Amino acid sequence: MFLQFKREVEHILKVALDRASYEPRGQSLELETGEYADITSRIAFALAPRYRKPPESIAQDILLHINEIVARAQAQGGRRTLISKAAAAGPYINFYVSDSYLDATLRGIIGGGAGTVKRGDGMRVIIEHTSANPDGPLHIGHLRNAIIGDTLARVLIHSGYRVETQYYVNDMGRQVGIAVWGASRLKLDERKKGDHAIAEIYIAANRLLEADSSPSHTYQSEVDALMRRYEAGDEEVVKQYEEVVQRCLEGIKATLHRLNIHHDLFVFESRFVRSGAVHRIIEELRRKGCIKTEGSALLLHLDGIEKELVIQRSDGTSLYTTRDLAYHRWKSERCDRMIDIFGKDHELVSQQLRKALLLLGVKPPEIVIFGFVSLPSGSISTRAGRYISADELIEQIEAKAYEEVDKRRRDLSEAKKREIARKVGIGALRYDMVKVSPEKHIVFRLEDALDIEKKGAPFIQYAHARASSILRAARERGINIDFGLDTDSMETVDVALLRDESEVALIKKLAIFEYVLENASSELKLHPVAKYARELAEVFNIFYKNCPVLNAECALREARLVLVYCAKRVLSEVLSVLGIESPEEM
RNA sequence: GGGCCUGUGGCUUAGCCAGGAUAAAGCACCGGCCUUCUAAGCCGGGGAUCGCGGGUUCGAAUCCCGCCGGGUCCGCCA
Repeated sequence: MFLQFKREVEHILKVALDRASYEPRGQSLELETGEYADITSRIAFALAPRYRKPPESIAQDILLHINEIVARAQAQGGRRTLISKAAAAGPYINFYVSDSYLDATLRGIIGGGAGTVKRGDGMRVIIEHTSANPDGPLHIGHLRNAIIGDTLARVLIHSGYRVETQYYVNDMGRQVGIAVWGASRLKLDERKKGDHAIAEIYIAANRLLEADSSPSHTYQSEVDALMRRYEAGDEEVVKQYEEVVQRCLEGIKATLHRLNIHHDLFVFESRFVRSGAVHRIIEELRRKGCIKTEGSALLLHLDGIEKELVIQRSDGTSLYTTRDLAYHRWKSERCDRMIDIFGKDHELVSQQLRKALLLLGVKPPEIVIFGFVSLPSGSISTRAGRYISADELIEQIEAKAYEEVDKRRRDLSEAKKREIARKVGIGALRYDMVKVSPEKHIVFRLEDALDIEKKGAPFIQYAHARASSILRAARERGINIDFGLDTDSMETVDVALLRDESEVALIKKLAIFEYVLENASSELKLHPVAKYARELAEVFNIFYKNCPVLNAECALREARLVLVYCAKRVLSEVLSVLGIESPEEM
């Protein structure tokens, strides 16, 4: 309901400015939400220098007209205004919501859901995320990528976009080449989860390569040969590769599945080489005259970037960046918006990618860059075996969550406790990853992650469990609470009874969910969503403390049950946007 | 050396792009609240020269310049 209120404020403000003969240059009405009012406009500040008047007096001028418009709208009754009043506080013009705003918020949630913004309007988006090399298990760095990407996908789906998530599989890189080479001469541990088994071989293979002191670098050339044969499509080698890559990917998929993350499509980069797409890109660039040769290698000069970008090796084989160009062109033909999630180390590469795509006449992707995740002992390295695998982390965090559940709920069955621990543990992990700005560099401390944060996901899930428990108890007493299924039952409920301070605060918080989502989908920022979820839980907990539901007298009890129902619904909706499950009890 | 990111209470952060009402939260710390729907909760308290120095402005955590600290990238790797 907030977006409608905001539109109304914008409209009235524009009319009032016009009548007061002020012209807001540019379109900004300087609206903001804050602690002082439901919406505040700072337009008077912006107008002051131009009209050579103190902002306070400008605010008064505008306010006069606003009051007139609001009063007329209120008198007309019919379609009631969502604004109750406007007031000036010095230079600020404050707008406050009306009772019908509060009531309409609840009816809106019962009728259709709180956060269904139609902004996306069916536009197709492809989000590429995770895309870890299939040479070992995911570690916490990949996790940040995967969780940001998946959450972004959920935000956009909720905002009305048609989203496809893709995992770009780098099956032609040296890393995978080394893993495949390793698999051909070392014994693979069949009992281990696929990704961990491959990592073992990958690490061992790297050791062999490092230790190879033969003057001809025998091992190195074996790997090179393998890579050339793969690029050429040598059947036997392709089979070898497939075995290694698939085994690893199965393990990775299993890990992602535990985090409620899935990809719609896995795209192998090798397809772009074999289909000739990479070749066509190179030819196109050559025709455009942007290519330089150095020996038999091909280099591409990009404006503003000093270094030339190598797009083909001297031996004629392709490089990551070139394959990525082909991949992005392919993607761009299949969607309206392309979003990539990259770590900071890919920043330069992504700029090169962007410029090269523009050269080819392809619309470049929107790129979300996230900062590094390092360990207290230093940076993560799969090759050196210096990483905390995602599996290990999930295992530990679930065990820790189990301890917490067990401490509080001795009464529950073992299976129930396990289930709650899983939801709480995964929730804590996901919340942790999206609650800070992506560009922030984070040092991952396992102890901190295990110290399940009080005001993180479990806090929000707890509020949901409390709401659920009230509704459960109501149902047990034979009270009808299926407001959503049975909208008629709403007719008899007087939601106007909900005017306690903490009730109003809760309703207002419910109303801005759509606004939070809209911002998230346009800015591609997630931490405000995490913050909103926490605040919603907070106002619910205050309501819970101050307003007894089941013991309230009849009509008020009905109204409060509606509010609890709505709160539970939005809590579970925002948690689902964050990819976090909503336990019925905990 | 050059590019990009970052520096806000003891710790972790929000606010910075589009400058404005007493700098906002969480953790930790101190004190209070379970005879009413789960205390993973609620209420209260202390604690910040917003890295440093200049500048622009009626007004700067926010914009500009310089410096300092931390990170990262600059491969015929991905």
